[in-house]
Amino acid sequence: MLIRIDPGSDQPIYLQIAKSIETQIEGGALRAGERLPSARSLSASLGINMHTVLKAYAELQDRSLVEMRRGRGGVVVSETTGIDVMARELVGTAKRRGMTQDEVQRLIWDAWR
Amino acid sequence: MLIRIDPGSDQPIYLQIAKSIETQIEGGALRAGERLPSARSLSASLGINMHTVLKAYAELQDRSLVEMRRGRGGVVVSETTGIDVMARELVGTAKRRGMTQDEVQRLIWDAWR
DNA sequence: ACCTATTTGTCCGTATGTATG
DNA sequence: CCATACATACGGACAAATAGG
Repeated sequence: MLIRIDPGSDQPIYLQIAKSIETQIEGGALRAGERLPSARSLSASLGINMHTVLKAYAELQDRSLVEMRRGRGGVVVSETTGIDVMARELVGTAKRRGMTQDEVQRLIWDAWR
Repeated sequence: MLIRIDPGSDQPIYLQIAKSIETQIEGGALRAGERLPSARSLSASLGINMHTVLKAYAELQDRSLVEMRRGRGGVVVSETTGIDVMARELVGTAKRRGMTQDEVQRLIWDAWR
């Protein structure tokens, strides 16, 4: 787990960590099922606070890239599962707002370009 | 801004706050453009920590219900803008994973049931 | 144009709870 | 039972953006 931190960057530390891990996942260096280092160990090796690492992990969880669980830690999820969750959330809010299926499809079509 | 907190609930405080505000937005009690109370004032009136309120606000921001900015505070977003962002994020990750437009449409269709 | 107060953003530290192995 | 690890909540500090006088 190779993660570099630039304290003088304009980007916050937790985003630097999240982005670093994200690129490793997208690049194939981290594959589905692999575990992330524990927040404590990573924070200790980086010399930062544990909460900062946890915030980065939460960011990755929000994007459905990793799955966090108490007592176990974080694991990289299958590449195909994440987008399903996003689709379900999108459909859920669309339904709550009374949108039709056609309107959602048009939304997707507009967002594509 | 009427928000009740149940300390003995199984749900965390920040989710109770987020859900309470969400229902007020959905119900029309909070309309687009209205400001949320500052995290400090709300936390003081509830007798809880400011960070807990900020976490609730961040949750609402993730769902594109409110927009947070430094120095200004949080304002309720127009009801129609939120789902556009979700659609763009969905399309963005779909493109990064090399999915076609048809596959995304099928994903939406499957998620609709 | 300047200054000041307000407000969120980030980070740190600590403590407690709870699920996992 | 016990060690590990995240989840939540508290408190404090400083930075940065905003609004208003």
